Amino acid sequence: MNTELVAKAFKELGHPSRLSIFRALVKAGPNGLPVGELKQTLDIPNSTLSHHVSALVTAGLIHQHRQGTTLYCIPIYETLEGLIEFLMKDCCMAPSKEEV
Amino acid sequence: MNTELVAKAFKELGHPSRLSIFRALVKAGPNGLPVGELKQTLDIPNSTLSHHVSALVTAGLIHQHRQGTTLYCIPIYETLEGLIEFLMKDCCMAPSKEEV
DNA sequence: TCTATATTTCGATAAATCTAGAAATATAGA
DNA sequence: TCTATATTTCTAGATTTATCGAAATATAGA
Repeated sequence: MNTELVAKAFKELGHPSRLSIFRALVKAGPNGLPVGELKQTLDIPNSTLSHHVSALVTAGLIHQHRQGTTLYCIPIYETLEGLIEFLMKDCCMAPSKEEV
Repeated sequence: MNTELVAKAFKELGHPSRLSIFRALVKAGPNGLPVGELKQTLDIPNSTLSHHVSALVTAGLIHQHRQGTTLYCIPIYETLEGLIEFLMKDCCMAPSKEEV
């Protein structure tokens, strides 16, 4: 994950509502949650929530999967791991084996 | 670190220039780097850089320390660790021991 | 004090983001 | 097909952010 991608992901996580959405999905596990359930839980109007969700999709943080009329939002763990890696890189102040 | 603080930090990291600044500082280690060196390295105009740096300060990601005329920017590792923790929490999909 | 270097603040513009009501679309069941 | 539920798209105003030249401020040394 390069700087651009990481910045994009952080940018989208840098909003309380979106961070809460993403967190709820990660916590929910690999099946994610329906948009409607996020709406209930977080009490965000339809259109606003929809925008936030699609921002997370664009950033590669989640994807969606339809099942009948309900649309599940599913966290993408690879991206999450990429972000963690990015933050951990060089953060340990070990004399460093050049670039990790 | 609560959601608000984490979101604020991610928001500020969610810009390529600021992410690069922070990354350079973490990589530089506990002594950080002078603003002027960031300017050289990243090739960002004075005023723009200054705004970005102060955004990072506001988010608690770095602090500054004057030494003569040069101002050192120093990463705050506690915040970085807080972010990593936040991302790792619930991300491992272990059946979970309630809230970590 | 005068000068040089380092950095911030001012000021102003362009662009992007946030928000949410209302209308539109999608899917499934009767 | 008609209806109900789920979700998105449209639209638009308010707010925030990004950018950077120019002027201001801070520190140190001569």
